[in-house]
Amino acid sequence: MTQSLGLGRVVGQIYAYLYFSSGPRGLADMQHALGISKGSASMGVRQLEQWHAVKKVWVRGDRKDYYEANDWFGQIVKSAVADTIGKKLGAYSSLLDEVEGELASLDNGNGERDFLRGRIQHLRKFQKRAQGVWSSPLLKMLMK
Amino acid sequence: MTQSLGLGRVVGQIYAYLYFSSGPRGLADMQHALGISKGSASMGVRQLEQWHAVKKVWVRGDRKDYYEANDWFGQIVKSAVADTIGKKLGAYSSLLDEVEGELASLDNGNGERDFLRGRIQHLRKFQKRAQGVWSSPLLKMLMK
DNA sequence: TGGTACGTTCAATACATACTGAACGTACAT
DNA sequence: ATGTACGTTCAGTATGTATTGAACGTACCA
Repeated sequence: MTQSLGLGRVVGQIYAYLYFSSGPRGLADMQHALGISKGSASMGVRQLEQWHAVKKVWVRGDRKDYYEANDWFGQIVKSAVADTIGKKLGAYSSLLDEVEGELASLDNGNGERDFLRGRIQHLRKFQKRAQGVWSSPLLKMLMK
Repeated sequence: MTQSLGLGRVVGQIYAYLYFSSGPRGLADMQHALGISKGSASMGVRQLEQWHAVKKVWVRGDRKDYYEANDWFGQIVKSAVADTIGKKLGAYSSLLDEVEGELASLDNGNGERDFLRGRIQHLRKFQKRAQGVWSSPLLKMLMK
């Protein structure tokens, strides 16, 4: 599932492994159970931590890092979406500014500039709306 | 933007080209203006049509296909998201059924099966909610 | 100090996906 | 029929991205 959504295979494998485990598991466990490299386990688990999909837990008497799956999916989707999509929306906004700036120096006298400026304003109107919907109400619906 | 969202570069180029054009354009125009192949223009424009992002228009006295950008972004996003994400959610649902079916034949007597079944039910609860939110209210917010 | 047992990094590589363009199908004109 | 001007298809290839694993950093222990 994560693969087809463009989030990478390993991340999904690790989450599934932890989700269907009855207790904490370490990096070496993941490596062995899933046949992935040490590096993948390390990076994948960090990605998942950033999305609040897994949490690190301490097991006394052992200095390895152990992880457990967080099963509050709404929270996970929110973090992951905010990270993958939301971040980009911000970048697109400044791109619009940049383009409109360059547009100022174009004036070939036949009204093309006004046409282009109108198009950009139309774009910006939607961009604003999208970012607004994004920030809170849309995602709260999934969270419950 | 489409590139970084995993929708391919060409699709975004074509849409932008049409969006900032003052009239209909043909496949050859796109090819020339964007430096893309004939095949890419053909496939890209079909993708965009499927998402209601562009529409074919008739130019009398010319039997080439001409296209114009549709600028109702809400509509476009809705179609594109439904196609790329929504379709997959359905597939994931039947995967859950499949896994639960295989689970029935596992019983090692130590209660593991019950644990796994619980996890799957938890998953399914979210899956149902997600598909519900998907189908209408979420997307209507963006449409206006 | 030196040794051990970890986690992390990142250049090299494998992999999946998007793009190309030659070959093809089709509709129209002559 | 034959030629022309299109649009479409898909195997081959280019491109971008995920994964690997050896080298490295760090904390702890004896």
